[in-house]
Amino acid sequence: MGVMNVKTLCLGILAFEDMTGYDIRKLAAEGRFSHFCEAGYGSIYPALAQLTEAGLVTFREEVVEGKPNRKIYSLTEAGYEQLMRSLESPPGADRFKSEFLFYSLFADRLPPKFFTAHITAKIAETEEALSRLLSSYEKCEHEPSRFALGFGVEINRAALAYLKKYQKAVFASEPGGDAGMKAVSGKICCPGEGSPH
Amino acid sequence: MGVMNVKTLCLGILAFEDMTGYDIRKLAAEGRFSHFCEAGYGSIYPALAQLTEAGLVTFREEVVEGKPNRKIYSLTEAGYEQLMRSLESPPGADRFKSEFLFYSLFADRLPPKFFTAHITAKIAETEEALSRLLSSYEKCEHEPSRFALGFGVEINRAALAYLKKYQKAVFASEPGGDAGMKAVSGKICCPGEGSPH
DNA sequence: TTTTGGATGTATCGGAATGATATATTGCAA
DNA sequence: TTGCAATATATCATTCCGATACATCCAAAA
Repeated sequence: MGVMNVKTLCLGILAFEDMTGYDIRKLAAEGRFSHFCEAGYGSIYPALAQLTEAGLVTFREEVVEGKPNRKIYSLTEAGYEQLMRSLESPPGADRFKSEFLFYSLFADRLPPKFFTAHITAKIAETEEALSRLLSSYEKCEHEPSRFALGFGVEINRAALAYLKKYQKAVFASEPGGDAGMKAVSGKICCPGEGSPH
Repeated sequence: MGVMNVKTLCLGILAFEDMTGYDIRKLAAEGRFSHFCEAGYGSIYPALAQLTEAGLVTFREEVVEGKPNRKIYSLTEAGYEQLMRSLESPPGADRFKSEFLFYSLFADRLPPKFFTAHITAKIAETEEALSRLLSSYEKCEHEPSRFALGFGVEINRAALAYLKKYQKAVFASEPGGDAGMKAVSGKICCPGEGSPH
């Protein structure tokens, strides 16, 4: 269990379209897949080299004067079969890492303005992510990424609602706006209130 | 930006309570912090050794006959200060990795039953995570982890609702129950429908 | 009754990923 | 005209992950 290493990720992305390593990184780190996976050059280029060696992908070189040659990778028959076999075993558990939530554990030990600032920043960040996801979602009428995008939309909506509810509670408890995290332990109401069912 | 390595994680956990490396791993991988961070023995023990060397933590050894000695770690003054300094710089971005969502991209290229099985499993998994989080949340009336737990509760609630909505859509479109992911591209309704605002 | 498996606890090791950086060119904006 | 972002390849040290080894106790299944 847990076969989603960078190699499988490359196979998966190349199953949709031939592209360069640069493009793969862009999709995985900024594009419409970036909300559930990520990979940098440091893992993608070695992975592509290994996959080429194993005969799971090939590339054609596009000569551009001056620049290094573009290597446009594509899946081989064997690569596609390998991908399909990977997808038969059950997916590993999702993993969520949040430095922000880690920070929240210590919010009452630092000056209040630190965490309120972090909250405000996180709200902005989440709003941005949400609008990017929504615009992708609206464009992908019948594409296979629709399900994953919809998931991302809902998750970010929920996160945004929670953050705003907390922010409102803080500002209500102290009109100056700097009540800080002391409010967290008690003032915020039970989560789920107002949610469907 | 991005200081939440395993060392900082250890400092943070030890700020609440003295404990062994074993206990730290348990908290980070199974306990009430596990929904937003994780670390295994392979990173925790080396981290504790380095932190000890740097004078940021100390340990007292508890001799138990036969077994290897328990090393109970605790934060030093310098360790606490280092932690507080870390918390002043803004937290790095959250990261979510989902093998499951990756699988969803290829659901229409495999026999339908594969992905419907994965959905069912994911629903069970999410329900379990949610009930664990809820029971933790109810116990932590005035603890600093309340905010993070509440966040986890809301996120999992949203995920669960989305998954169930999809599952319902699939079963509705084919009473036999195996319509598969062809339904995903079109049948599922716009996300957010029914959510508050 | 034996033995299997889980919990506690420390620790290491190979392989994989992260994050930053180097190189090289084009083109756009300050 | 200087500087910066985008395109594109690639490497490298540090860190992290996952599995495993070792050792003991206890409870439950065989």
